Amino acid sequence: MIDKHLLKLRARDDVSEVEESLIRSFVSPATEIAAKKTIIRAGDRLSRSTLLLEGMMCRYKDLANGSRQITELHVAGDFVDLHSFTLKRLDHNIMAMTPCVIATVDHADLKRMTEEAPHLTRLYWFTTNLDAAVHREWELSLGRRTAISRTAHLFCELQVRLGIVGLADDKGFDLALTQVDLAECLGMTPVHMNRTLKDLRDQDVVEFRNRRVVIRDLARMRRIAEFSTEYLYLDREAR
Amino acid sequence: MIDKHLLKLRARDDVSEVEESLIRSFVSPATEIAAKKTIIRAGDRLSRSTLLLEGMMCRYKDLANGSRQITELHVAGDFVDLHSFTLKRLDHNIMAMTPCVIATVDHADLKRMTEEAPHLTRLYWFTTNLDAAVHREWELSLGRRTAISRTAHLFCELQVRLGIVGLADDKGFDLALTQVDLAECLGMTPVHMNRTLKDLRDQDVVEFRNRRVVIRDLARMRRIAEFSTEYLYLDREAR
DNA sequence: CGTGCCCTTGAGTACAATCAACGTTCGTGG
DNA sequence: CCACGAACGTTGATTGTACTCAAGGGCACG
Repeated sequence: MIDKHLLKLRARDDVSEVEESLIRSFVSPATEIAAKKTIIRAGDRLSRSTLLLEGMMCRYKDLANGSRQITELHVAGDFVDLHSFTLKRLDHNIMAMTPCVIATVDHADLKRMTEEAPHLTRLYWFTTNLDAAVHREWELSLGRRTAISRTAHLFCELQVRLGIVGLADDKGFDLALTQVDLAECLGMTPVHMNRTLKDLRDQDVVEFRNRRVVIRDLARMRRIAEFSTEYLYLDREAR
Repeated sequence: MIDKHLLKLRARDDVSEVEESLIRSFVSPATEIAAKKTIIRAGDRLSRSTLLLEGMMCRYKDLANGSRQITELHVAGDFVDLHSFTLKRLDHNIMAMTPCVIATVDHADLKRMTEEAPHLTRLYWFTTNLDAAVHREWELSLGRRTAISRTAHLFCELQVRLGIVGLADDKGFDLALTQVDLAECLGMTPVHMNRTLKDLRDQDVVEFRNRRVVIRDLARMRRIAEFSTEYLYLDREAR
């Protein structure tokens, strides 16, 4: 059930048997969430965090005029709101983008972890810092990359992150999002998103259709995106 | 010396006498850094973190074409790279924007903290999550706010963050940045930055001149920015 | 088999970038 | 003390990327 979560952690550090059992003892039974459901709203007081087991979720913020910015996409294995453990309430919303399976962990258990399992604490601290690193890369995309580069970059990021949990390879990956969803990640309008995807398709770099990203030329996609995996911290280190 | 840092922490949670002594025992003597100096480069392996005592620093990432995105500004009292404790190396650079005074804390001491001071650990974990919240707000700005709203928003954020450490009030604050620096925060060109500042000045909202932000109409500035302090987590909570 | 959601494309517009020139300020050395 | 240069700021003219408005097509699902 939490195997994808463990794959994500073990891509970055060792997780001992004892730690694995501790994690398992924290995790609630799995429940299902319908697509498009916002499960956490900005400002809600929270007493547990959500582990995404299957599906895709996002963090988003809205402006008064109705425009929306997705600030991060979450894939299976991600702790989507581990940061609520110290923040107590969130500054953003969390929504299921596809049908999802989740489990939860009580903040009381996490507090116990900080008192009794320092290495695991550091590892989970690390994963929230990883989310921040993704935020920074998106800031760079939104502030400085062109529409086509930004789009290629998102596909590069998802290919690596989904790859870690066995859901992507060099040929591509399933991605059950609409062009409107992508536009909300990439800070553009749906119309321009459509034209940018057409551009990438016409250049034989990558094709997004039927809820699947088909990578035609991974090297060129990465070149267009100026993609480097460094911000995803894929080295195994003692954290 | 670390009084501004304590002000920042105590704006969000209690810090006991014992914890304060522990922090003091970690912190190295202060040293000075010249303006424009990049003190940490992406990829460097790090064994200590930097506490900013006076001045302003930034985190930035560059693209191959030379364009730069500043992903966060740091004010006195901020731990500018506490996240390097778990990340081991950074995905971005850190530069002094003004002459600065810093101190450092060894990661070995922070590791001891995670083993012996769980509440302080959670509080510092919180501060890295606070940085991530700022990143998210900037993603929203870069992706969805107009140039004028984005600019007003940055001034609003700095006014609050500097206010916490006693360096800003409702009338304004000192800000020793150039228009190029601001442009690199806000994802625009220096020319457009200049015109946007002129726009805000002509509207009698806020004026940036002589390295000072003079706030003419705080309420209107916040309205233009669609600013809310929620993402800065100003409530005192048991973290 | 219609209705709604998503995708696509065209036409016109606008916000911001680019290119270019000039002004201002300030530090420094002749 | 003034001349000079460098960095920063300002403005105008032009270009271009992306937005807006609009219409129509494809496809899935009830």
